[in-house]
Amino acid sequence: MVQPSFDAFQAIADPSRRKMLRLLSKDSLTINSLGEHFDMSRPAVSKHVKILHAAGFISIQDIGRERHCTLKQDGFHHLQEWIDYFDKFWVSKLKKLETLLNNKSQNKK
Amino acid sequence: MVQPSFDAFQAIADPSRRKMLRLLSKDSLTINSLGEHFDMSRPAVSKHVKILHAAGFISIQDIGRERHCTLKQDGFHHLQEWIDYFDKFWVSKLKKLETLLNNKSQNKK
DNA sequence: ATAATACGTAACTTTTAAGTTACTCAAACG
DNA sequence: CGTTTGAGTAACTTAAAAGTTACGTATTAT
Repeated sequence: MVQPSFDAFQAIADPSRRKMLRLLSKDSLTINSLGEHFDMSRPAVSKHVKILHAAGFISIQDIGRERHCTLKQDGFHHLQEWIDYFDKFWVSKLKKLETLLNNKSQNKK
Repeated sequence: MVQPSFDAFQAIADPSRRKMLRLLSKDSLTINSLGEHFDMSRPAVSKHVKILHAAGFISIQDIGRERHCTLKQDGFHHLQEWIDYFDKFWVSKLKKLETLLNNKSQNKK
């Protein structure tokens, strides 16, 4: 897994880029076929693809003059790790609450 | 869970806001105490907090003239759901590969 | 009652992101 | 070998985000 050169969080901040990832979850697509789903110029699509690639969300395979974009796990992993950190926070918060409740019920005895 | 009025993905696109969430995972903080960790004016901090709140990442409790910010799960859930969708994609991709490999080994027999 | 504190709002500036058009290049096609 | 097709780059415009200062308003402290 190569170090991403673009912030994953910023990459998915744009709705068009999120839509692109959704489309790519159905099928590998070229720049043009991807662009058919959007109301924007091809260079704009190109830019978005570049960002998604730099952030590790897609891999690109050049076949002749076409560029085939495929979903890649790296970017998603990065996000998952971030969320996992906070997940731990909730778990420990629950544990604290649990301990608190246990102590209370013990006091009643 | 109230419908968020701000896009969760955009909310965490900003590094300062992500740092704020990290800080809040350690402790509930007021606007000012939060701001101490940043090199920006207090109104700027206020704006970020507003966004995090609107996106469902924090809850705010007014105590006198202070505003206490606490981490909230809603925003994180939203993100997790999004990632989960793609997780399914990887799983099904793996299954397809598995089936493919099984068929190949059967042909050998 | 007055001063200090904690914060929000408004108006504005600056920065950055997203989009455009015009152009270029290389691969495929006839 | 000229032409079409798929895509990248450069220069620019537009729009949105992030930040600022100046000011207003409750709440707390003296």
